[in-house]
This record gives sequence, structure tokens and C-alpha cells, in this order.
Amino acid sequence: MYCGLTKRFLILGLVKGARFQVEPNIQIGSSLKMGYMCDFCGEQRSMVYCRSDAACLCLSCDRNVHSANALSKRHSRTLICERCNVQPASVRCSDERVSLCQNCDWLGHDGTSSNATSHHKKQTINCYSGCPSSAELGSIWSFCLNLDFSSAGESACEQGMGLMTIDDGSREKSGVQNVNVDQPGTSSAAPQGMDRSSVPDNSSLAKDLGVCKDDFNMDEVDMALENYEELFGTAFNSSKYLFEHGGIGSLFEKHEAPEGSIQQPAVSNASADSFMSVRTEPIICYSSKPANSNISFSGVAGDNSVGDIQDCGVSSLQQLSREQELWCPPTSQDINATSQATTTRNNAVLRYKEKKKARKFDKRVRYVSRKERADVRRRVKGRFVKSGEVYDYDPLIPARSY
DNA sequence: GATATCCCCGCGACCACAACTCCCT
DNA sequence: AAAGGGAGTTGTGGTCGCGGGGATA
Repeated sequence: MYCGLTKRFLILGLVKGARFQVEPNIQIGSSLKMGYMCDFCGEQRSMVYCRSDAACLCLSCDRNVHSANALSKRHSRTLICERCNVQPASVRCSDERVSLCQNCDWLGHDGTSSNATSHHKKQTINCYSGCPSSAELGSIWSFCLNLDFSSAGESACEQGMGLMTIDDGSREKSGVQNVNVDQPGTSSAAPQGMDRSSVPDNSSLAKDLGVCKDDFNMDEVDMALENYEELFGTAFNSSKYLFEHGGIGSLFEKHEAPEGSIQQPAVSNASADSFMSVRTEPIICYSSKPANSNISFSGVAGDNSVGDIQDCGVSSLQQLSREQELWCPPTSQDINATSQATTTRNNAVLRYKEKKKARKFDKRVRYVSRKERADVRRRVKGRFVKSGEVYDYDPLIPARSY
């Protein structure tokens, strides 16, 4: 009743996912170089790893499986390690052009190794959730698009992106919205002095956030869109701005704040959990960081517990704060200016932790008076009966009435 | 290997009625 | 605008039945 989980939901999204074999599915005749096959279709090569499902999926199945319902959309996914083909990748080695899990990264880039691999440039690979389009994935894993797919030494990621065939038409059918990259003339009236196309109305903002129109209840994220300026700040009001400023792929890049400007990461950046705190405690954001799409990012640190996986889909402030450190390395110029904002962020983290601690997923009684009434109601085979009629169960009497 | 049967498990529906919400006067 | 009344809606818990899946013959 409360969770609203139907069997269909379970079949489509959860149970199937839960039954995925952890062991990689290797097709006979395929070389290790070609990678492991998708746990779902068994035809395409797997490319992303879903922690919640413990499954390796190709991109098409990834989106099919994780667009089934609101819960499956929360599943946190990331690339598969191209070395062991089992663990989720956490870093991208720019020099070797491979995505590596923590173990393989440690083995390959150990500071104690004699070769120069320890000096390789590495990027943190972020998780994503939701139903990103091919363009969005391309933006997330910008390193894939920046490379030549036709090159002989293409990695699994690059091959996967090249093989990616996702029917964006069906996407609209299923109610999933694409990120509004740039549609001139489609935006609503904008305040003076602002770019019309950079100020979406609330509905378009919801689209930009990737809210799935049909099956995603905005109340679930407890989000007050009318105050989205408070959420994202006036400097970043649309996805157009995002894509004009490096796209989601910029998440992989270390930020260097322009001189004289303060680029404090948004406290609630792209975090639905953070959205939840907006209604009661609006958080002023100063960031130009992207807060967009149906993708929510979280780090791929290896400390994900099962319980955190649920949070991972809506991302964790703790993880975000680590990412923010990557995005905005403090400079001497910024320290003083950002100290106050840091305090604000720490307070937000504290509030988030308290809220997370108090969060309960089990049934909650909204009206105690009704519960008290139901607790004393007489029943017949569990059903309430009219007062005065015969009954076989009285909560006030331990034994049956007859 | 394919089919049939049994058993177990999980979830939705059912019930009455006080509490609550909405609308009209 | 505020108050009152009526109609409609909501939510509460224990039990049953149904359907799916696994185990076994």
C-alpha cells in the first residue's frame, strides 16, 4: 500500500534484477578482449554495472531495465572495469584509456610499482541513475566521445558507445524526458536581462531535471519547484547553460575557478536527497555546477553499503562533498571567500545526516486516531464488521469471541 | 528434457466507520 | 469574510485468496 510495489514492478525491475547472476556471463568463442556479455540479453557486450542488481548490462538493457519503475530508476550504475570485467570502475586512466575498478587501479597504478603508471592521469568515474539518453551518457563519459571510435585500440567503453543503439522514440513514449539541450524559441518568457532560453518554466525545468512525467511523483522528492532559483542559483537555471559550459562531462574535469569568481559547488547539487530538504530549508546555491537531468551522480567510492545503495540513486551528500572537492580545489584566493559557504554546506550535510538517520522505509501511520480506532475494531476474518454484529476477532479480547 | 502437481511466499482486496476535506449556503 | 452543515473521501489492521516460483515426481 505504501510502497506501491506491484508484482509487475517487481518482475520488471527488481526481481529480475535480483536474479541476475553476479558471475559474468562469458559467451563461448568470445575473447576476453571483447568483454563479458550482458546479463540480461546475453547478446550485447555488457558495459555498465548496476550495484543494486549486481548485474552487468549493455546500454540498451540498462535503460530498459532501469526505466521500468521509479525505484529501478534509482539504481546506481557505472562503467565496468575493463581489466577484470567484474567490478564497477571507479577511475578512468587517461593515459591507458581504460576504466578501472579500485583493485585494478591499485594494482596497475600502485605507487610502489617500478614503472611510470603511478603518474598516469586519472579521472573519477561518477555513478549515474535514472534513464539517461545516449547524448547524456556521452556527456557523462565525455572521455568516450572525445576519442576516435575507429581507432584500433578502442576500449570497451568506446566500443560500447559506438555500439549503442537506443530508441529515443520509445523513450518519449515511456514518459522519459530527454534533457532539453537547446531548443531555441521554445522557452517561456524570461526576466529582463536574462537569456530567454536559459530560463525554463517549471515544467521545462522538471524536464531538464529528467523527471519522468508519467510515473514519477514529484512529491516523492518533496521538491518545491517554484523556488528552483534557490536550488540552483540564478547563474544556472537551465540545462542549456549546463551544456554550454562543458556539459555533464565536466563533472570529470577538475575545476579551476575563474579569477575573482567564487565557484562554490551547490550544496544540493543534483541530489534528490538534497531536494528533499529544500521545501523546509531552502539552500542558497552559488554554483554554476550542473544540476540536471534524470541522472543523479554519486562517487564510486568503494564504501557503498547495501543500505547506501538506496541512497546512491538519489546520491549522497557525503559522496557529493568528496566530488566537490575534486571539482573545486580550493585556492588561496578562495579560502576566505568560501569559508562561510563551507560552513553552510557542513550544516546542510549535518541536516542531511540527521534526516537520513530518521528516515524510515517501513509503514508509517499518518493518523494515530484512525489507528487507535482500527486497533479496537471487531472483525470477521480480518474484515471490519458493523458494531453489534457477530465477530470472530476482538482485539481487546485475546481469545476468539466464539 | 518436458510436464504436472504440490507447497510456500508475498501482495492486494476486503470490511466499517471515525476523521478529514471540500463545497455550498 | 466567517461560520455552519452536508456530502464525499480517506485511512486504519487482520485475514483470505490469488498468482508466481521453486521443488519434486
